[in-house]
Amino acid sequence: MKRYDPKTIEPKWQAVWDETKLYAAADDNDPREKYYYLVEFPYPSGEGLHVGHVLSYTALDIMARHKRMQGYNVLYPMGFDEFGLPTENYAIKHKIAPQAATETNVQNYIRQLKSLGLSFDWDRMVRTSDPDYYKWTQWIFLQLYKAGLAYQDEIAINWCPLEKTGLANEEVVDGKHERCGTPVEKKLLKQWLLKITAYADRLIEDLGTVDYLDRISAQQINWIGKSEGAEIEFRLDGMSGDMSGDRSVTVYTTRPDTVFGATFIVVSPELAKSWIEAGWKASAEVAAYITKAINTSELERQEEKTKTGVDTGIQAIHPLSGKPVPVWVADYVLGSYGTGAIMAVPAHDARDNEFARKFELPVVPVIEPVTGTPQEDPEFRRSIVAVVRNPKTGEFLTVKWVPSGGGHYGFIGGGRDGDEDIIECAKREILEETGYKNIEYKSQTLRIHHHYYAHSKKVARQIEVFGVYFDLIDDERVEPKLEPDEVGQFEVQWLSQDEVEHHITEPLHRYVYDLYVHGRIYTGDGPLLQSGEFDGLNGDRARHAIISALVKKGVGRGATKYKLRDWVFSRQHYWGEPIPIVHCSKCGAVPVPEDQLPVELPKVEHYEPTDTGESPLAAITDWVNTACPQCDGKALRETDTMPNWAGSSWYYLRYMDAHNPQAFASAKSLEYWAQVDLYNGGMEHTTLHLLYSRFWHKFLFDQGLVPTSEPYAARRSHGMILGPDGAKMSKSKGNVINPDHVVEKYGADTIRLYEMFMGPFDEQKAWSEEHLSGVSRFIYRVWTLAQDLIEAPSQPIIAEVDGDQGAFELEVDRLGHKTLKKVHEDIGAMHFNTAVSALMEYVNFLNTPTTRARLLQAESTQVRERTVRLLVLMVAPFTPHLAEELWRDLGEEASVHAAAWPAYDPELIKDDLVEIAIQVNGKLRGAIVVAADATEDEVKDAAAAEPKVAKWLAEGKIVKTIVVPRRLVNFVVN
RNA sequence: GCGGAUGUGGUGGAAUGGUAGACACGCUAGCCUUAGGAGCUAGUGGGGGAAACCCCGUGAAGGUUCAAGUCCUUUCAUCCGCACCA
Repeated sequence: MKRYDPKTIEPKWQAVWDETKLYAAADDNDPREKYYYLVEFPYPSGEGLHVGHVLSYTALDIMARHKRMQGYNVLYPMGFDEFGLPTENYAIKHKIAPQAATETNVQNYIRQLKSLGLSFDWDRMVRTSDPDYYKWTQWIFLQLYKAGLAYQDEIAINWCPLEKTGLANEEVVDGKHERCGTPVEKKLLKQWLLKITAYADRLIEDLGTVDYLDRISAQQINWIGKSEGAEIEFRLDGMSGDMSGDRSVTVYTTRPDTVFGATFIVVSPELAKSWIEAGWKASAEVAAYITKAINTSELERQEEKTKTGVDTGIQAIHPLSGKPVPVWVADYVLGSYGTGAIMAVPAHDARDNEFARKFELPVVPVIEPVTGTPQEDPEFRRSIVAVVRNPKTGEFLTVKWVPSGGGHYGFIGGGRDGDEDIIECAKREILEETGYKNIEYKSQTLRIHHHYYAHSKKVARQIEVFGVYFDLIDDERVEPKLEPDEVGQFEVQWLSQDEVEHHITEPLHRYVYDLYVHGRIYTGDGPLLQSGEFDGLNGDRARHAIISALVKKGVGRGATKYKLRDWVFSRQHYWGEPIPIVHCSKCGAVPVPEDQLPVELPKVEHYEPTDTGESPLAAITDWVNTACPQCDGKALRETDTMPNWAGSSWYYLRYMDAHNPQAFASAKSLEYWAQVDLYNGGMEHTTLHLLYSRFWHKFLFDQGLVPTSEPYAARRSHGMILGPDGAKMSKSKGNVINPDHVVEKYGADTIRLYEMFMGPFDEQKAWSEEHLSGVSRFIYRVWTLAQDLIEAPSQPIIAEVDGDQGAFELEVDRLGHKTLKKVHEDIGAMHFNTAVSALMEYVNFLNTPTTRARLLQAESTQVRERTVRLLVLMVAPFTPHLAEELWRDLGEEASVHAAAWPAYDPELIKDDLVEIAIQVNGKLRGAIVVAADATEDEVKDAAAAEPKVAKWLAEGKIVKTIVVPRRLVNFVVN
């Protein structure tokens, strides 16, 4: 038999596929239905391909091959995202041109990608540092500029002191540069910005039109951070100095319904500073605080454990109540969000509460708490919840209900008549239920609204509850006086704080407890109180009513805020796309005319960034000095370059028509390929590349330049592959797996199949060479089995096996088609691990000695042939080289990857006989085999007759029988 | 704190509300042999039992259901993202 030798067959077929352009997508005249799979193109670093790339690329490779075999015109392209700082740093260090370093790395990547047998259409390769490509990146920038979406502003931006470059908000993680970990500084620089904020709403809303993984949509929504609320003006009083104009402060809140609970105002140090600049004479203490706060970085501010702040002495007049409230300055309020000032509602906001406690400011509750889940048609009741604490032991008095009464723990509770005193009611319930008579009242809660469903009585209830707190004085008890229906339903128990927190889970009781012990503050919606004419209004209705009242008085309005900031688009570096703008002393900033694009990156000697915030390009005088396109006068080129996210913001469009010199892609190609059908990439790009490219695409759509409003119909993300030690792979930990070594040792088909088999595609998982060897064995078994079956006619028959040939063939065909269905559906659902499992089961079956011997017999010639062909076709997307070799061994001239994907025969999926599980009272007691088309009664009778089952049925009377066709029978007996 | 996810054997993981643990790794025993990191056979969730078989079991506590890993409520733990964002 031919040996399985991946080292020979893999390069052989890779070369053939390459030469024949087997995987090239047809152009936009093709009548077939199109399908566009996209994986994130790599940044060609010196390290080469990562096993994570292999996971992502193989998964979509399998899907692409599967779709191609089904007759789709599949586009599965690859390219390189070449601009970026690592290459520039490498170039500086080794004194070679970034262009040359990139070229070397790209060639290495291409070699690696090809060695994995990935079916990319290499004819459409795009490279972002190719002037023919970045010409269009610059062109799109100019369109943004003309539309007013690219603008220059002198702002304090995030600056990485190590890489000496400005950063976008999205590139700052925990106050550090996401790539190099250097703490970010603020630097005032004239910057180019892109107005992504203009698209904030649509970037959220249109997520409803695409199929993204939930966590991706959620993360984008979170990042954009839209919040709806109100801006409210507070008139200021007692401000010394000569500030001009109206003296008032505008706060932003998402909770206008809590406005009557605003007991003080807090302004950010930044806002306070602007007041000083406008003439406010702050006291020395206040001024010192402001200065200190502003000079503390945001990172340090966050690390500060307790809240700091200072009273300004200014009073603000509450716009609805007319009462004065003090104005404080504190650095927990940010200058960069909202209006830079807040109304503090310490009763209903945790941060304000902390601040109020520290500085002893008043806390006024204005919302009645609501617990539980509202039900339909509730019955109304009044009640109390009594929490009794034994101060000596720290234990709490609870009752544990018997299982039929719910089985859970709770505090003492009970109904209250309309006019009954709350404390007396609580004492009465404690006495009646537990017999404890000597207790001391401590405090009680506000009215709480609780909703629940009383299962025992089958009724929905809405109750008005007061929590009442007591301390136990002594152990003296009398006999409890229980209602007849309460007798024996519960037992009294004292629980420690820890036990209470573990066992008492019912929302109302838990809230009452948390309020008492942990001082939990209520931040949810609920009916208003102490809010004048608005008392009783709830949630949105309360918010709308209060906003209307504010609008009427001219002191407020509904307002929407976002966390998303405009995209800082300038980088003070060499290795990026030059921004195609010329600065003329007469005309100002002038766009480079489109016919002069691309503005090519000049070749230079030195790439070092400067300390001045100026790009190294500024030193290349014969490039910088140019003529103004408008007045032909002396002008200077813009020396900032674009961020590395620019080229990747539209690359998927270039693949559609990769070599078009007239346009970034022709209208016809854009129309044909329309949208990426499935895009896979890393979670780390969710709020960077993915958001940026959606923004660019929407802009192009608005300009009528692309036919769809979203670039990607679906977005998925592969889970991270961890090192064998379960830690994230890193050079410093020495746990990096190099795909080259795996390919060298086991072959491309093995690493491909292993990565698919590791676990669910989108979950993180650790590399394991032991598990890999299992996959390697499987591939070896497939090879041996297939070769055996192919060579069968020339093999001596070892043993004749008796039995019905027809039944045997049916069994083989049935499992084959069941496997085919499973593999087919699992590929579509990206459940690659279970698809591989199904293939393993199938091969295990074919490999059982009797099956295998029988397949080798002369009379099995036909079934043997169709079986081996089916097997080869099914594994083709997963292990393309193995499949190709076997396919040719079967005598085929054409590639298996151009063969048609077989359709499963629905008739063969059905079994004649099915096994039925038999349960008695839900417990498995036996199983029978019946005809698949047996009637319910037949199944029932056969099940009841099964001896193992009959034994259990004899214990009582059958009161109910559930039959699930083809699955199980459940007898309910009592 | 907010948002998202995940908790199942010794390990990676399977299970449209319907026989929990497929498939694979590892382990145990045996076979075979051109001695290998090879192949084959059997076994492998826990407990009891000679066996038939019985009991328990999907982080925890409840609930719904004839039936719950799966649905609901609460809770604990871990991971990820955001974060004094009002």
